[in-house]
Order: sequence, then structure tokens, then C-alpha cells
Amino acid sequence: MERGAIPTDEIAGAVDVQATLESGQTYLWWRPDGTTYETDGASGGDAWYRTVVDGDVVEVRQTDAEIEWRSTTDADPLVRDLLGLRDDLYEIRAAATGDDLATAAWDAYDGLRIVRDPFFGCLISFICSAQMRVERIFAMQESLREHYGEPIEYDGETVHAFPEPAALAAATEDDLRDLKLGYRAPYVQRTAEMVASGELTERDIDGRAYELAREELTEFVGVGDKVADCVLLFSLGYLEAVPLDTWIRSAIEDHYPDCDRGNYADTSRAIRARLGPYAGYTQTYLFHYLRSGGDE
DNA sequence: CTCCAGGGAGCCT
DNA sequence: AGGCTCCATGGA
Repeated sequence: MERGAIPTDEIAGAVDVQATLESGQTYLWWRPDGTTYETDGASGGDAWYRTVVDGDVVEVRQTDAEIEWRSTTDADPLVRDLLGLRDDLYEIRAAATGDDLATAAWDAYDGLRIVRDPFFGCLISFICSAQMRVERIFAMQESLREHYGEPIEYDGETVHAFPEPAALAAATEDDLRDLKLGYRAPYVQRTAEMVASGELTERDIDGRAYELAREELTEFVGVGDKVADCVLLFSLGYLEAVPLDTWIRSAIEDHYPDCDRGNYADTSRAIRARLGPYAGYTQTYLFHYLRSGGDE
């Protein structure tokens, strides 16, 4: 096992690992100590978090002046990527053009960064997110890992990676329904099949102009505009992407009513124009802030 | 009991 | 393009 630490003062802007990993933007990290998000939220400040990327286990925790990591590999560059530590939060916040609500959200969770999840895991987890509570989305991904993920021996225990596309493609709809995926089961199976067969993959999407990339993503089964935006924002680094979910729609209704243009594409353009070039960043702060009851 | 959760597909006009 | 309706599951 390799270990290392990234001094926080090397990072442009604040870092808050707990806010980053528990704000509902990624479902691919978990606490290896078994404590859960939400219920033990206040105690997660110095907890370890674990994920698996390309067969390597990666663990991080935040201490006073460092982001500490342990891994099966030299994970320093990987951790910087995964947690958005390369984002210049000073610049990003300076470019944010919201209102009092946006300012309050940024102030409340300073240091929350946009993650860069691996593409396939991000895609599947957000397909699962449809009409589902945050806590249960975590549970569904854990179930997928335990049943279909490659086992890795690590520090005396067995850790399961997120399933490979071929593994989920080989599952049947009924298999996945048994894992309580509900009507999302066939979406997950068919999308996994598309990736596994090469019909549509990350390479066909990453790098394309934002709106084209979003449209392309909706070719996956179970992926509409909202889930596509989540993948663009939380995996591929399209920081302008604003997932229009129930929470941000409510915020638009209350705080930016003129941005509601009646359809997804036009409302998206209007809210992006309102929030600035890193609109997805502000959206994620708003989502976490509103969902945590900060607007009360 | 009803209502709802980080929506999307299928079908209709 | 825009407007239904249905879709599983579990907690409030």
C-alpha cells in the first residue's frame, strides 16, 4: 500500500472533502468504516472515503492541512483529478454571477468541488438516480458493486470495484430487478450493453461541444437531458452543465423565474447565462444547500 | 392510506 | 416539439 498527502495550501481555493463527496454529486465513493452519509453527516469531517478506479483502490481523508491518501498505486495525480483539486476555486467563484441565494450556498459550503467520476460508473449511477432518494442511490451502487464488481484484495479485506460494462451487460433485467433497481433495471442493462459493445462510449462524447455532447448522451437508454448533464458535469468536466432536477427547478421558480422557458434546452441556456461560465458549480452548491435545508 | 424522490420511455396530438 | 401516463421501491 502506498501513502501520500497533498498539502491543502497547494490547492487554489478551499477544499472540503466531506462536502465534495457527500453532496449527492457522486455515488462511487463510500466510507469504509461503515458509517453512512446523511445520518452521520456531521461526523464525516475527518472520515476516510474509498473508491476504486481502473482496478486501484483509492482512499482519502482530510486533516487540518492535508488531503491524506492511501492506495494500491501512487494516487497523487488521481486524487487531484477525482476531487477537482485542479480547479481554481478562486477564479470559479469570482466568475459566478448568481443572487443572494447562490452567494449563501457558496458561503455555506466553501471548498465543495466538482468531482470527476469515471465515466461508466457515473453514467450508471445517475441512470439509477431517477425518482430515487440520495440515500438509496448509494445503496443501489453498493449492491451493484457487491454483486457484479471485480474483487480486489486490499489491506486484508476484499474490496469490490464498480462493475465493468460487460458484467452489467451480461446481467438480465430480472437479475437487476432483484437488486431493487425497479424500472431502471432494463435501462442499466441496455446502456451497459451499448458501452460494452462499443456502440456508444465515452470517446464519442468527451470533447464535443457541450450541447452536442448532451444530445449524444441521451442516446443511452435511461438517459435524458438531466442525467446527461450530470454525466457531463460530474464525470467529463463540463463545468457549464446545469442538471435541471427538481431542486434547481424549484430554485428557478422561486429565484430566477424569467429563466423558465418551458423546455429543457432553452431553460438550460437561460440559467447558464444567469449563473456564468461555471454554472454547474453554482448549481451543485445550490443543490447541496437547498437539500440540506439552508434556504429555511 | 397517500405522496414523493437528483426522470425517462412510449405514445399521443 | 409539447403533453400525458406509466414505471419500482421504500420512507415519511
